[in-house]
Amino acid sequence: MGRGKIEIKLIENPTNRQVTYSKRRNGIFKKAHELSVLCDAKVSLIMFSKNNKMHEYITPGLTTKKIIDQYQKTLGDIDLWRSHYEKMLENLKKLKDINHKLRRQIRHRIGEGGMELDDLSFQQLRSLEEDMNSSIAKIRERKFHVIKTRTDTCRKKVRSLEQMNGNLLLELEKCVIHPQFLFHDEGDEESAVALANGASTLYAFCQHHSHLNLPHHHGEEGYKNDDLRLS
Amino acid sequence: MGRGKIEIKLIENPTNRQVTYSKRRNGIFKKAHELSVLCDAKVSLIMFSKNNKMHEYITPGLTTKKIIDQYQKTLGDIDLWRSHYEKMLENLKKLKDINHKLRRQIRHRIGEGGMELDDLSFQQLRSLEEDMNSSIAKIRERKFHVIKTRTDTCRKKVRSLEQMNGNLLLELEKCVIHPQFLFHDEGDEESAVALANGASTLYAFCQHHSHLNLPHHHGEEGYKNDDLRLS
DNA sequence: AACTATTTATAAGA
DNA sequence: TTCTTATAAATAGTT
Repeated sequence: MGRGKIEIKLIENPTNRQVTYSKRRNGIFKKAHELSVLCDAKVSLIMFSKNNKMHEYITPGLTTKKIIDQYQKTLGDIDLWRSHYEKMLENLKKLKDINHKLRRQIRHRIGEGGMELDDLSFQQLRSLEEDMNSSIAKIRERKFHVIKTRTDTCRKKVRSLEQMNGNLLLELEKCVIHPQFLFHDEGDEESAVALANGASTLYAFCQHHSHLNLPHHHGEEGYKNDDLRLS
Repeated sequence: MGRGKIEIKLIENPTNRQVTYSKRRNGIFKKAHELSVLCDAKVSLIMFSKNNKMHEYITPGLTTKKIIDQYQKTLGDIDLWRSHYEKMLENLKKLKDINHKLRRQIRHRIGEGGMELDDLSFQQLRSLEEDMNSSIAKIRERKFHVIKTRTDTCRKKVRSLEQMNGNLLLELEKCVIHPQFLFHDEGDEESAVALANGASTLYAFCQHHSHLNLPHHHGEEGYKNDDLRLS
């Protein structure tokens, strides 16, 4: 603003510089005062010219000391908060580091990513192998335990069902010997067919309902999937 | 500067106030920076908004602490100078006080200004009178000393002149007895008259010249005037 | 946050 | 330093 536009860089001519300093100093003091009044702000403006002459503006009713005190207090709080923030950052960094190491370990154990094992020494690899073996042993132990539990449970169920089955067959035999207890109304062909098929139909019924209460058996490959989920 | 002119007084509307604070804060920071660069000035600008949010600008390459230190140092110097100035003011005040008392004392002693003596107690007045009497005694003593000195000096002069006078008369008598020594050229009538008047003319001559070397005597009233000038 | 009609600041000149 | 004035910059009100 002025007769010409000026670049914002040091004014080399000392006279011009002094003149500009005076004018702009007044301008900035005016602005500072306006801000104080318009916005009820506390403003402290201290400046030293190139020849170390001091000038200051301070919001009326305040002292520069008060502002400086408040400044230092605020700065102290900022420092406190910053140190807290920095501790958090540090923790975050540690966690990321651990995370990275864990991922690396997992990759080693999986052996994935091609050359992932190349940066391990022989000793490390031996140790890793040992760990892996011990882990596998534990996994196997667990696997067998689970299988054993399952088969035992299954065997118990089978036994109880066979018992039920036997009882039902006995009941059925009673019915065949005394059919009058079975049919209430005459001319029912379906009922006749059921009677002809005998016990086999009743067995199929029992099997159908056992699906709702007992685990399935899918053979060996089924257990392999379960093992992976456990490891 | 804006769509309308605004009065420089607190903006009551909090939203407007906040907006204006932001805008003008940026403006003033920009100005502060331009001043820093254009004039190689050191600028520290600290402000707190109404809700105590702090913002600061500091000339690049400096810290607010440095500015504050320099500020306090400068202020210290100002304080030193001010204490010196205040001591001078104090001395000036003391001198004025003394001056006033002296003038008052003088007025008392002179008794001028009508009611000037009214604010003195009887004791003070008695004391003043005593002082005045003692002062007058000293003055008189001095006066008599001076008079004595003068009259002594005068008496000596008179004696020496009478001596001279006697000698001259003797010389004159010699001339009257042998007039051929007195006249070098003939036909001088004035010289003849002088000769007729004799010693009285010669005495008058002596009296005339004594005015140049000796103090005058004007009688008693002349001494009175001299006394006033001495007191 | 962006726009713009105005006001304000100020660079250059006297 | 101060005043003037043409022009640049800031910003109040508005969207």
